[in-house]
Amino acid sequence: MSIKDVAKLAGVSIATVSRYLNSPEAVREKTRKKVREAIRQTGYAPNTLARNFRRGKTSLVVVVLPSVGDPFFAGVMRGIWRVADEEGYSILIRETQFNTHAFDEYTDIVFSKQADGIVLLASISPFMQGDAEVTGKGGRVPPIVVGCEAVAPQLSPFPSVRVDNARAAAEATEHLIGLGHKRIAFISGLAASLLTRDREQGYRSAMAAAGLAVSEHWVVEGRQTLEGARAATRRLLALEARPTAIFCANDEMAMGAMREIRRAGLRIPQDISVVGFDDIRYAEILDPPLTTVAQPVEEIGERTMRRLCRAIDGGDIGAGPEIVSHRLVVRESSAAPPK
Amino acid sequence: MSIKDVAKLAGVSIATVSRYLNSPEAVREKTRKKVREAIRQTGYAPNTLARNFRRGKTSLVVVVLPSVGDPFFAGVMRGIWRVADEEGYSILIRETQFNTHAFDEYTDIVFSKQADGIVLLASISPFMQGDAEVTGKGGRVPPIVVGCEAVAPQLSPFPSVRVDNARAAAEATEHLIGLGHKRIAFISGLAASLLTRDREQGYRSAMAAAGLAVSEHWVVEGRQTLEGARAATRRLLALEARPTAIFCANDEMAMGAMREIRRAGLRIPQDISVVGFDDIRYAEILDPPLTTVAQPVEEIGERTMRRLCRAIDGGDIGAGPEIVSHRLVVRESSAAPPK
DNA sequence: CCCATATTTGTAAACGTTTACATCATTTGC
DNA sequence: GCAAATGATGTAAACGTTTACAAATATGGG
Repeated sequence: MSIKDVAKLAGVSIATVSRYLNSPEAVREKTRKKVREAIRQTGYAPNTLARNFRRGKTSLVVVVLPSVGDPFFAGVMRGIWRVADEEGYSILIRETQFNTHAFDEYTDIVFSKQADGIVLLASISPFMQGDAEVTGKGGRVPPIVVGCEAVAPQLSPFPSVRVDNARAAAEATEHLIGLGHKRIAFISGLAASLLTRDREQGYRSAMAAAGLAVSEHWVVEGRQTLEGARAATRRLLALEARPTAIFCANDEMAMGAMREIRRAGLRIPQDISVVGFDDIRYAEILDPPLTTVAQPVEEIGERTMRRLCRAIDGGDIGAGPEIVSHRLVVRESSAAPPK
Repeated sequence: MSIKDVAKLAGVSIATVSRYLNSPEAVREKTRKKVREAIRQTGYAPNTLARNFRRGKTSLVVVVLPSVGDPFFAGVMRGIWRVADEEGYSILIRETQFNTHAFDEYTDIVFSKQADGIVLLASISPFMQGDAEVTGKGGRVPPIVVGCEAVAPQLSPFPSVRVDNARAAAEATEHLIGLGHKRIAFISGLAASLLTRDREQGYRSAMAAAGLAVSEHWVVEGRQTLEGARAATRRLLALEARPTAIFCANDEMAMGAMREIRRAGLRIPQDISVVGFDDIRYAEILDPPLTTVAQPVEEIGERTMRRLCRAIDGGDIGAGPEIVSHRLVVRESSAAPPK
């Protein structure tokens, strides 16, 4: 059941069979027919393991993300897959469960030839431990491209693809300010996530630009999860001067916030406005439909993966972030504050 | 940067280095120290590609599922991952996008050594094309275990892990009947999916057992998607004798149904009750929280993967389905019908 | 019909491991 | 202290491909 058996049956050398498989135009039609028939008879399928070994390529790419359950990542994955299929890669998924991992844990995947490259849809901040130098063994950085997430300033040359999170968060905040809100709360994700910090910073700068003070009680950590956001919202609703709007660092958390607001007997948006971030596919079917910032998820996935492929092939992929455009999608969860 | 370099530097043979890595107890501590040091100095990492090739094992398992975006599968994946980590497997994900694939497309993955086995979270029905015989090349069936989905009766010996879909659907329907509903609609998934047919059959048998006729207008195809269910619901709401309850073949579709019911200005559950299936993590935070059938998703994932691992190791995994228990979770989306 | 050239095929080495077997070193029992 | 037994290490083959190079065969021009 190996190439040898096919060769024997076809009466040719194994080199010819190999050529038949990899560059058929290099073998005569008469021979091709013999080989084709021999393959049919033996039911031969090339041993991918041996092939990859010989080629020194796994044809595997690892995608590291915090949580597969998150519908946001499903969109990014779709983009990654499209390119992966084109380029002949299979995708290996590793969930971080929001844990941080050491730099080596990722780079070793490449150095030990478990995969050819890595798409990191998770925070790169743990990488900064120790000095800011990010190098793999032997001083070379393996092919890694960061998608969606922000990258620590010290590592700014690190290739990434994302929206301008600070700008987008500022626009979302400005939208609420424009509606007349003054007491706007922010539910952040994980403090460790740079992306979250960028969004928080956008929120703060928009508030400052409008001359609005931000009470420290208004900024609460939603831990990037629906449950975390529920707890955060309960705290916000218990405040003496209750916020009239809540801006959540992502839609998943916005769903949690909406649930708690409802549970408290308040109406959205009449009593409280809610704005999310990501525009996951559930945003539109929430009740009321959620105002949020849309990211071109598939495009991010595609660009990230494409850049990674070029890096794997040894091409020049440039340095630093590639910024794609976001879009504020105004739906019915945001309106003017109550009088 | 290969085992050879380490051996040279440590002044031992490559066999010793290999032994150091795979069965350290077989090498003397003095030698171990030399090797350890050499590995440290060279920054050597074993070449997984070569190792897998030599061992004839990919240590990869492919999980085939209709759609990663579906939160239901996220739970199953978690269970699969837990076992995969234990057993040293990495997971490759293939999305079918609800398309059916030929039997060979799956078996070839194993025969061509791209992976050691397959977890099929998708319908196995396309396999039935031609005769009912399911055999791979050379007459042997590669390690495949079906999770969640039903398996065609002709293929009943095929190993699978799932709940009793018909029974569970019947119980959900009985719950609605018990509340006093008589006009109960059913939004099915994809007609091609056997799982969907089982659930439909459960619904029909419960209706029949209660002496309730099922109008053919009440059974509509939701195409397994949120959008499909919205269209289906619109059709149901336009009916002259509008149903007082809708049972959806999964929660994702229930979300779509709820959205459309709301949009039509009707209240849940006062005007219409809704029941779903799966108990995805959003079920509880919907407004109102969704009555649904809970599946032990992680357990399904674990059991499926465990059975697959045994199959890969050549062990006996028995035949046919392994049934795990479901549970009707009554929340607020179901109540007595309007007078 | 022969030589030069182009095309097709074959030979054999290489990729980096693991492992059976042989060899060498060490311990144990007497 | 020696033989036997045990333990540690080395040698070399094997896994199934791909591919550089050599060899053989076909093609074309004169």
